[in-house]
Amino acid sequence: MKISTKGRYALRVMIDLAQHDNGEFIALKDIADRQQVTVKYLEQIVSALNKAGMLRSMRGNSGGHRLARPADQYRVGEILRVMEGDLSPVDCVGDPPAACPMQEGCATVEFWRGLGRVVNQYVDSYTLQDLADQDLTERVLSYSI
Amino acid sequence: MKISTKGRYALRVMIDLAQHDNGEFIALKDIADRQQVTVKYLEQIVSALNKAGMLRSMRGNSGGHRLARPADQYRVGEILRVMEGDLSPVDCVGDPPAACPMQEGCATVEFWRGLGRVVNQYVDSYTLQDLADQDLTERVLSYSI
DNA sequence: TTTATATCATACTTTTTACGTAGGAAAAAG
DNA sequence: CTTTTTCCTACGTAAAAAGTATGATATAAA
Repeated sequence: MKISTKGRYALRVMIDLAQHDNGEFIALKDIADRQQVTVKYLEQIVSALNKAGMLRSMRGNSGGHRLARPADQYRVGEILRVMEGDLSPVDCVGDPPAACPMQEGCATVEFWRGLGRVVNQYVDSYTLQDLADQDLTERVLSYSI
Repeated sequence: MKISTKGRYALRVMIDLAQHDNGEFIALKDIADRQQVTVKYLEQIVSALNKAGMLRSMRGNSGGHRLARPADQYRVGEILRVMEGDLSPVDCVGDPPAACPMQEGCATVEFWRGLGRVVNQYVDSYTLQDLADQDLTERVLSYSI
């Protein structure tokens, strides 16, 4: 029940880009220095974020990356799901749902589905801007199962 | 962000014991047949549940296992945490919390702590009896970060 | 008291996934 | 045309997850 390092780093990269956003492209080297991760490892993560349309990238000298949209237009959940897939706790309630031999009359599937829903609602209740600003003031959600 | 098979099986074992509770000890063989898992694998899981005080076990002929308390006295979260540990999404907000070189001024730690809280509140909002009865009627929690 | 049936304890194997590294191609700017 | 950067893909290693195997120990019943 853990978020992978790729998911964690992806979020930190996006926060870093939000906090250092000045309209210019920011090189991975700079992010790597600040976040204490190798450029090579970040390349993989940023490549996935790029393909998912999360950022704009430019090659070559003075190239780099910047956010594709304003930071308050990203739900944190969107970013995490790029690296982690749907955040479902078990495969049978994932997307696509995995087949399960015990499906009929399974006493747990709806419970798991509800957990996935709760997790996704939580991570979607914050924007990238919230984290970049460290704005974690109390917020209340209600959810139903 | 997945629950392990041990966590899933542990829950199914407990539900099975709740549904077939007749005061007698129930042999792993019976559970294994119903749940389509090997006895040998279940032994490991049940051993952990037993050590955690989740059930009463009896060796020997006509031995087996039964719940240590009424099914409505188990929070589902208790059962899951036996197999999964605390259900925190990252180690730095776990119990015990792992050291992190980037601690000071980390923009994500409180976000992760909140996610762990939400997950634990959800799994603790159901009792074993709820799942055994398939009683997943809507319930609403509110949580704060 | 022997036998059959269970749990209990531990170690081992296998498979999968996570994590990180490496090498080089392609593009852009100066 | 050189430097700097992203881009692409493959590879390696280590850790964790998943499942097996062996044998000891306890209990009830024959």
